[in-house]
Amino acid sequence: MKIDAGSHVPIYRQIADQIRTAIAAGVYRPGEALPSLRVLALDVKVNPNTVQRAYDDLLRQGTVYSRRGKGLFVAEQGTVTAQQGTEKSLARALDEAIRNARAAGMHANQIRGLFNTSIRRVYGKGD
Amino acid sequence: MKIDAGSHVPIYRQIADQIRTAIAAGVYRPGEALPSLRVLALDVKVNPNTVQRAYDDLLRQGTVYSRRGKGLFVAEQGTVTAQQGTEKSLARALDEAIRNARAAGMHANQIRGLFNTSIRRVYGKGD
DNA sequence: ACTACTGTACTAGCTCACTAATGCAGCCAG
DNA sequence: CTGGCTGCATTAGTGAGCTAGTACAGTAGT
Repeated sequence: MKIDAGSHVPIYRQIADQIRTAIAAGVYRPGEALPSLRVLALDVKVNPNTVQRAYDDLLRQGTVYSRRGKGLFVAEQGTVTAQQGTEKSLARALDEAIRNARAAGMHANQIRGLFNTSIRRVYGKGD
Repeated sequence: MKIDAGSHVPIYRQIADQIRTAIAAGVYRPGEALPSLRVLALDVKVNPNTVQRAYDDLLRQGTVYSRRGKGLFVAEQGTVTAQQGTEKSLARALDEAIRNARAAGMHANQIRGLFNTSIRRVYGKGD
């Protein structure tokens, strides 16, 4: 697990995102145990509560479930809900960006143009 | 000037955005005076410093210039830089959203699909 | 000069998100 | 039944961002 301490995005969110991505990618399979709060906290050099908070998102979304005294486990449909989670997060970000742009008087085609520029900048020419 | 006090976006940013939009739209022309700090502060029912902070963005970007004792005025190329400002802001938001999505393992085409959905949701079918 | 406006600078308080500290409660192997 | 692991809850501290209060400095009409 790799955490950027100097980032503006909070630690708990960085953890949550990486775990969610790992589940979506099948690194952790349904039924499989996730690293415990304290173990992961030790790894990331952070308080267990911070890790707990990271898992909270995944718990609410039903991607993982918890058993007191045993640990945290990937839910039956965890792989799917994890993927949906990332999509939902992206949709939110896009919606807000577009709404702001509209409020600032931009037209849809201008936004489309900037979007294409951005996605090429991030992904390169290919893909 | 319309301010949403219950919004999560800070007042100074709401003010700055609306002024920038107005300049970009030509409501305030180059050379023209903008509402003074105290007048605008009284209008929005907020401290003059908050308005000052809103103007700071536009000052740094060169969209407006200030003359102590006289007021604030739209710069010669204010209309252009105001438009560039909104575009830059959108580009930033899109870049971040796309970078996050990529980090979460999404492919470019998935992102394109969600973008199209979003822009239709915001602008409706037309435009 | 006086008055009434303008922008500017410094300080202070306030709120909220984030993180940590600490203790409680359940499971299980020895 | 004890030690060592698990998740959970409560409380506190810390820091950054936002807003307000107040005083200073320049312009201009009277």
